[in-house]
Amino acid sequence: MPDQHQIAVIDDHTLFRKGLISLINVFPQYQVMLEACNGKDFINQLDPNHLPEIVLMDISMPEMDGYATCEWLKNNYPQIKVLALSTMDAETAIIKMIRSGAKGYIVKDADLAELKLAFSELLTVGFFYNELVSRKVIHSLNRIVDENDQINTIQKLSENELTFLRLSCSEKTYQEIAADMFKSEKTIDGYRAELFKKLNVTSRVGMVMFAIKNGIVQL
Amino acid sequence: MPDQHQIAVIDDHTLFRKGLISLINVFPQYQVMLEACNGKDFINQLDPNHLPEIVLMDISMPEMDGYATCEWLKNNYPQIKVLALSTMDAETAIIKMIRSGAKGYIVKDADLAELKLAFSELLTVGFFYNELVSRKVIHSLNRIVDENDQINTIQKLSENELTFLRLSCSEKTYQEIAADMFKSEKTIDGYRAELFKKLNVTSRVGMVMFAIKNGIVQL
DNA sequence: TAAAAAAACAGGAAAAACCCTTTTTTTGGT
DNA sequence: ACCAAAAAAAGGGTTTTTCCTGTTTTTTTA
Repeated sequence: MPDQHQIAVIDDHTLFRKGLISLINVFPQYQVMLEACNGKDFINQLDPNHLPEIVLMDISMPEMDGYATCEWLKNNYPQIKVLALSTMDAETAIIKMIRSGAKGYIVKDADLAELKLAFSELLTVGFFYNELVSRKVIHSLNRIVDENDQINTIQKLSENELTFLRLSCSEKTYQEIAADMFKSEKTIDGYRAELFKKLNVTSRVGMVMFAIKNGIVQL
Repeated sequence: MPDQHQIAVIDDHTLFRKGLISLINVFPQYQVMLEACNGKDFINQLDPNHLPEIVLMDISMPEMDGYATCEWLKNNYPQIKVLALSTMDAETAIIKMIRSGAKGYIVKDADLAELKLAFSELLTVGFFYNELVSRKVIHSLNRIVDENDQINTIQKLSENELTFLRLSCSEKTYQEIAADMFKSEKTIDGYRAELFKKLNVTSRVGMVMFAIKNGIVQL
């Protein structure tokens, strides 16, 4: 096979990764030449003399996640096209991944035809955004102008706010959290107010759900 | 191929399902003879004259989930062996699935060898519990004796309690939830008190975390 | 069909969470 | 040392949550 396109697959779920590889290798025009279980593993294996054209990448992974890996690729090998792969169709995840430089996004319950289409679009057009993604992107762009959106905000939390946020994901009262952090209850109340603004929530439950959704705490 | 073992695969994520099937079909002794995207779809397709020996089944699915499908199989075709497949290694999920009649449990980041081992153990020994699962099972058995454990409790929730629990995973106040459910605020408070007891929590945050942890709501 | 059990509802009260404004303390930069 | 900005603390108020102890209504069951 002379001009087979080279693909890399990064996903921490072994069974899913192996299955995906087996599916892709059925296409005569594509070949999986590298597989990794997370970003770090991928970078270690990457050979500058033998780069993949497309990287099919899961978002949530241990060690080095999809966002970080995508950023790294953008800075080091911008010619490599990242196709993000996720179970979630959460708007924040999609937007954040695209911000990190992904050229396309498909969900895990897409079908084979869509995967194939995504590959060929990536190689010809340079990107692949299906309807779902386009809709989310447009929706998010509308918000970006007025309110500062979640995707950026999450990194601007101070150390104390982060600690408070983590401690809030429990049955402790704010009074108890204040004691734990050796801070006045009023200071804690200040952290709360600040986080409500930054995370765009209006209750402790909302705050906790944000923390879980964004992996700030794990269950 | 005379004595190939027949497998059914149930998973709502098309890419994962197709990949899995492609992997299994590589084994000469196994053959995927049925695929479905949820329990209902599976039951509709099931031909009593041509049953699979093993059903590889995801837990979280729309329409009819793994637990329900497993129960149905236990009642209707107990000879079919269910191998549960999940991303989560949450104790509650494993225990609940086994209670529903699953003969084995593997996580999605298992490797191919483990999948193959699981199949052959299912066919020869009749069940497959790896170390992870055994540990969880033993751990849970220890708890069952003294405290009434989560796994049982979760099934005893009434329809109203479940609806209330789901609605509580939001920024709504109990007052708003009461309006949504066309119930008095006091009734809602009754649900809350009952759930606090059943789930062994002492705050709304604890309740919400329980719901998320046990897949009662998804983020 | 009467008794028992479960579900719905209620009043009241204390604790916790939420919200707004203002003051004090700390910190970083010139 | 001084200023400006950020962090911490506080005061004082409203709303929501939590926790009692009940009554009424509906459903189940003996």
